[in-house]
Amino acid sequence: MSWSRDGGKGPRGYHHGNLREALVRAALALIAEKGPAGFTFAEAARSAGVSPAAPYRHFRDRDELLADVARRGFVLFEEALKAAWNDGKPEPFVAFERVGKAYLAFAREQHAYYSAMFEAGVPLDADPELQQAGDRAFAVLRQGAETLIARLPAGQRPPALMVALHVWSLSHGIASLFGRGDAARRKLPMSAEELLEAGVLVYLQGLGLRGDATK
Amino acid sequence: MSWSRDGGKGPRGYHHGNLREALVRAALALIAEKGPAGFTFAEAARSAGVSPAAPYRHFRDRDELLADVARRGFVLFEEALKAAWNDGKPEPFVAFERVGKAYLAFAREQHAYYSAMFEAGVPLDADPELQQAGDRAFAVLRQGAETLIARLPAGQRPPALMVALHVWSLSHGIASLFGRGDAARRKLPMSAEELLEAGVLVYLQGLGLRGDATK
DNA sequence: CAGCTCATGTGAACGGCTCTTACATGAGTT
DNA sequence: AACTCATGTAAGAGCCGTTCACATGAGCTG
Repeated sequence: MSWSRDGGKGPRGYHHGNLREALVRAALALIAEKGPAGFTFAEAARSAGVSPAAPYRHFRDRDELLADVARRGFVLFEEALKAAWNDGKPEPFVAFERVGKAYLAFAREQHAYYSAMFEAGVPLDADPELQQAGDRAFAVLRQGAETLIARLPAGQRPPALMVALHVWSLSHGIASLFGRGDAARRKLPMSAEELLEAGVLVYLQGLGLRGDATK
Repeated sequence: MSWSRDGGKGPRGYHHGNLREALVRAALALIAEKGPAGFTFAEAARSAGVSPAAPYRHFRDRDELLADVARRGFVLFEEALKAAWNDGKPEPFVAFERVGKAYLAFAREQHAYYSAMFEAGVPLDADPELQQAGDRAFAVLRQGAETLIARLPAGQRPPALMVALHVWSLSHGIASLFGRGDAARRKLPMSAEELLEAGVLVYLQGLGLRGDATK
């Protein structure tokens, strides 16, 4: 990672040089520390070493910074899901389970991003790019669903969109309710990953799909 | 509904008479209007006609009011789910689907409560009563799951807790992602209700359960 | 009914936050 | 070398949460 003149501690001149990026990183750190509600524009400015008014040169307001963090989050999210799916190789069923795990892993390991994306109340339609980034992430899931149901006999294929929505909702629900290991809202007799895997397994079985490569 | 001396517009004396309740109602209205983040203690006080310091006689701070709203929400939620379940009558399968619909209906129709319960970042362990109210609501779902899997042959019964968690997560995920009809985060080709019903159907089928009363 | 007490209200104030406006700086261009 | 304009600062208005000293009056006690 590298940016023009911000990583070091050397005194900066009147101009920061990379304030926009610095603010985003500060926002992530603050969200990770105190949640999306605890994050303040002023503190991000402080932690970047500029006056409280400076951020307004780069973001219309606090919400726009939050929306930008969410947008970046969706881009990373898409990458993570795509990497997990890996074009359905070596085997779609296995790959699909991997996507589920990646969903939960992202929610846990990139919790600041996840927070901005889903818990900060950022309206999805605030920014077309945000909207599109979200759509692209979902598209990965949809692609997976499509590949999976292709195994079913033509007569009994459910709509891929519906299957993707079900899996997404289940993953999202589990991540929201039991996502963080420690700060979880409720204690569980099993890990979130196991819960999701079992749920998807049962669901796919309900569709008539089996995990083994018999079909 | 009735309270001692607050509903009317008659001038009140130095003391409000029912400030605590008035604040809760004001909070609900504000959350419904501007989301849990937009709700302010000061405005709730204003709308109850008292000074900004008055609420502190009834709640330690803003978060405690929010937590109280969430607690009341869980109580209502439990009632709604219980009514929908109706002891599994006339038929557990039908009743269980009714519970799912009730979940979504609550998220939509009581969105201010739902917001406080799940989207406001209120820590569940903030208050033991809040915790317990949440547990009681979940217990309804669990009871439903228990009754349903009792239909299965003894050898292939999954843990009721797991089934309940799956259904809860799916419901919660759908409600979070597509809950509000209008202000939904994403457009759908079907209603949230249909999506949930189909999902639960597929899931139960995966468990080996059929909707008709054959078993 | 007189007097007391204490829960519940008020007013004023502190510090912090968002956001705006007028002004300062200096990097890049001509 | 001069100019321009993106990017910074300072100051301040208005809001919020929260606290503290003080006011009020509802309900008990005698």
